[in-house]
Amino acid sequence: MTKAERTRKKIIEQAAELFNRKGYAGTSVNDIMKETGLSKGGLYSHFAKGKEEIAIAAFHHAVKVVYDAIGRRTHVIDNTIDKLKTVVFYYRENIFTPPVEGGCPVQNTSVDAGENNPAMKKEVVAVLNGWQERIIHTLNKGIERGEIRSDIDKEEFAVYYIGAIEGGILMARAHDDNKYFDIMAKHLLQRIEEIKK
Amino acid sequence: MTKAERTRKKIIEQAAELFNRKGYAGTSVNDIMKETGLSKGGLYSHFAKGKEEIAIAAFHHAVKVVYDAIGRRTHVIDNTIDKLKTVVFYYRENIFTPPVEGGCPVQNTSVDAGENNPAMKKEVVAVLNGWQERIIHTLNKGIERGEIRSDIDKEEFAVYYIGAIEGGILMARAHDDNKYFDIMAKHLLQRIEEIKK
Amino acid sequence: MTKAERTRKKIIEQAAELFNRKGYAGTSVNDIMKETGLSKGGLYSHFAKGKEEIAIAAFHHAVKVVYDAIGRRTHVIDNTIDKLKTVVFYYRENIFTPPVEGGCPVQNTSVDAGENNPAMKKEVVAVLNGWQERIIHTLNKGIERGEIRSDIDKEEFAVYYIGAIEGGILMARAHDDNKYFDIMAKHLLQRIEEIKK
Amino acid sequence: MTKAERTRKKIIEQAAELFNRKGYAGTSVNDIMKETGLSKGGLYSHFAKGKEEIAIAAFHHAVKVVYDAIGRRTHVIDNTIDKLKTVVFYYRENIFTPPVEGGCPVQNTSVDAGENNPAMKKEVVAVLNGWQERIIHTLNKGIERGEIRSDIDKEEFAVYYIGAIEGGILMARAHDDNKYFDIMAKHLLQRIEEIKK
DNA sequence: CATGAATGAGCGTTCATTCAT
DNA sequence: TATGAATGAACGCTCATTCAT
Repeated sequence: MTKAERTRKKIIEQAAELFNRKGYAGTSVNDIMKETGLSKGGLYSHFAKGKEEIAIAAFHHAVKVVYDAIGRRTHVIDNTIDKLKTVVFYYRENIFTPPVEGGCPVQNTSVDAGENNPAMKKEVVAVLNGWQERIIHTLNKGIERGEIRSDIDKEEFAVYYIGAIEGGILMARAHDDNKYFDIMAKHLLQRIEEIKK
Repeated sequence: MTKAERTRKKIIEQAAELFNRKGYAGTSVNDIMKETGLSKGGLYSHFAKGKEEIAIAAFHHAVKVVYDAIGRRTHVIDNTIDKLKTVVFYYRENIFTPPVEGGCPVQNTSVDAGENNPAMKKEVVAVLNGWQERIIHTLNKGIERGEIRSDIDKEEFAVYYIGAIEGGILMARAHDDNKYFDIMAKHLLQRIEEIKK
Repeated sequence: MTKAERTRKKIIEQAAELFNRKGYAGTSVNDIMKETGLSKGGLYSHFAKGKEEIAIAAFHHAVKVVYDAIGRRTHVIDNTIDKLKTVVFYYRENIFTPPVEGGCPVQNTSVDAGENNPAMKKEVVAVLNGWQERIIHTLNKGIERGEIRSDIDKEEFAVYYIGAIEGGILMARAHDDNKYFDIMAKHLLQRIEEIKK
Repeated sequence: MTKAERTRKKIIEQAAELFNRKGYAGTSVNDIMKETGLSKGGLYSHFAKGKEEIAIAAFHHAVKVVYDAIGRRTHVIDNTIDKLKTVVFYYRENIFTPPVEGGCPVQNTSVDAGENNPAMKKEVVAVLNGWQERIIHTLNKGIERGEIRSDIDKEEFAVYYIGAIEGGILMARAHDDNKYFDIMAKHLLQRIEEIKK
């Protein structure tokens, strides 16, 4: 990794937390400067298009960090049902200690972008679709392995899976209390049991 | 209603939509000026504490608007189960035509306030608690009326109810597609059936 | 005194302290409103020309308050030398407890008006001239009474008298320490002794 | 001197005159912009803390300018008595042509800061103390050189010296007439004569 | 007389961005 | 690449003043 790449990476990492905590409008280029220790020019020589470019890169980084953190937990799990449950457990344990401070980047960015930042919203949708496909892929593998019933509506399951987790995160973080996530998780775990072969 | 009250109401109504669409940091006092047609000073003569005071009043207004819209749909429903379902139907029908443009004020404000705006977050929690209590109240009435099983965990039901709706809104609005809400709704309606006596 | 006159007087009294403490630019019409409890319209119905008109009236009032306070101390003094000394004593005792909070209105307004507010400066000069004439008048009476030497330069004495006092006030209030005034006073009292017959 | 240092110096120099003429509250950042030709952001990139930081730097500069101007006059004077007199002559000659337009920065800032701006007042007191110490230092050297009586109260002399000058400036500038300073000067010069050995 | 809603210019400050060095 | 001086628009807010009531 060249020095430039390392600097760029550092910017992205630190900006990711800022944007995730404070939102797009609430995070200033100056905040990023202070956090990274770089100068105006330094920042702009890495991200010529400015704040929005950093924000998009930061979002992708944040998503990847979460993805990797979950991956480290699930890749040692063999059974598909357990894999699906483990992700729920992971969220339950990390609602207030997420790998990127500020909560779920998808949720935050989705709400933050709203109708104002279509570019960002596209990225969010892409990530959500990727997550969904990954769940469907997992289900397919589970079906192949005979661990999952083959008659289920996979897309429907995936959407419920994501929606229940995001709803749970929203509730728990709003209340600053994990029990709200637990309730969403309980129903989701039940639903996971239902698709077991 | 005095002229001052009318002006104040107009500010709140129009600010409510702005804040709900663009968030706190993304909405400027200038935006509110343009929307209301008032001057800077005019705004501040009604809200001496400035932007945050407007935002809090606007949030409460937005919540009330949603509350009233739902109330108009549910108050003609007699049966408790139907009442609970009707709210879900209402959301399903109005995901993209909410009474306050921008989506669910609770969701938006909760995510927007995050850890940065504790004053606002308190308001959000209070509204969420109020919603929860209202559901529990409905359940209690349903139990009295013999329409709802008396052995259910009412708080748990209420939290799931809200979480599923909010998760559904999040998903549907992110994807710009109602089918995502429908999936969350399907599970929620099933859960409602389960508590039927 | 009519109600209008009483209100006008109250405005002037309270504004006098504000202007004397915070200066012309540093005192806002809102400050005066808060202090008097009056509304915008109330203020402007008494002082149609606004802030500057209030400031001029307030300055004259402040000067009169000081004049009266000193008068109450000196009118019981018979001997001219004692009269002149008593004023010095009065200042020494009241450097930090002046009848109008903020110090000497002449000094404050003179410096504050500077070259920016010629209208106000004219008022200051008139007051200074009045003070000077009053001292000269006192000296003349003292000469008549055979208490003061008749060969003195009365104007010169008066100017030194005022200058020493103002210089003393400036030093003492800057340092928040009366000893600085005492030193100026010591020289002035010596000078007063010199003109004794 | 780097470009930044040059710009900073220019801001300070031009702001010094503005603050000295119009006071702290009476000088706007916009005034400084116009005077310096810089933009808002430009100003703030040199003085991140804003107006107050500029004002303090400007005050110190103004004091230094006066100090230097006096120094240029006095450093060629050998005899201590003459040195002390020369400063008085300098003031007499420059009451209306001071090195920083607006008069004596110590006097102006002291009155302007009053009780409202304690930070600024501290600076004023420090300068006054410095001036006093410098006079005492001069007296000590004069005593060593056998030009000054060794039994004088040096602090007392210094305070009277400064107080008489400041009182004189106040009077002369209020009246727009040098004769008022002359009278104060006459007494001060007499006092200087008294400490001659 | 008095109210207080309203104006619009101005306040000090921060913004995202540019560019000579 | 990286610096940081500089821009100028925009930020939230306060100002002195006006005027319909």
